[in-house]
Amino acid sequence: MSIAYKQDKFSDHCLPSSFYDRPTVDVAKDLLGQILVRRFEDGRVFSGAIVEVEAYTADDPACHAFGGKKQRCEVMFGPPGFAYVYFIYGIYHCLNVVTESDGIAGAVLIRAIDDGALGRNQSKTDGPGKLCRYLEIDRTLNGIPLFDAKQVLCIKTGRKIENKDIEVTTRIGITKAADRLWRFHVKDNHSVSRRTTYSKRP
DNA sequence: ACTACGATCCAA
DNA sequence: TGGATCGTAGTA
Repeated sequence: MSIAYKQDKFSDHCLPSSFYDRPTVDVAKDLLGQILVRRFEDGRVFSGAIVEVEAYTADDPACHAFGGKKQRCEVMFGPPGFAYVYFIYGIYHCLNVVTESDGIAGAVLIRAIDDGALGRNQSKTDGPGKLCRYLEIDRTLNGIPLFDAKQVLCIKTGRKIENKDIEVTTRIGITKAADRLWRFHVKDNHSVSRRTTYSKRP
């Protein structure tokens, strides 16, 4: 399924904070098709539909918040709708959206954005590290609200993706709770990260 | 202070 | 399939 958006094809308002104040897995699925908007210092604007996500919850051993509040993952315990950006492998940053009510940890990892690239392996946003590198997202954006259109990074309402167009798989790159089917991506989209593992599908 | 490891990516 | 690369967290 190809998702091509023009600037005028999606509404100009952000998803409200109440959108994120729900069970993490539900938010993850509903984030597919929504529009991530990045406004750069020089005025350039990038916008693209979210096409791949993963869910992480407080009772999930693979979650940074598992085992209690630490400095790195502090925002995960705060109110929903804020960005959780962390640094990993000495090189990359990853972008999450905080979910669940204030005081309950939870987040959705944004793994891929449709950047409109044509053909395979052309996308610059088909992976959590790649998309943060391309969109210049780092820890200075940790904790900013994503429901506020005035921010340099926010999420606007896009298109609802039907269940039949969503692929469900295990999460990538983790060793704990590796059997949970908490990765969701739009079927047949060229910007979905290519390291898809289907071996553990039921 | 020292050590192990990680929600990745890319070359080979 | 393995190496790069360094912040984070746990242990001493």
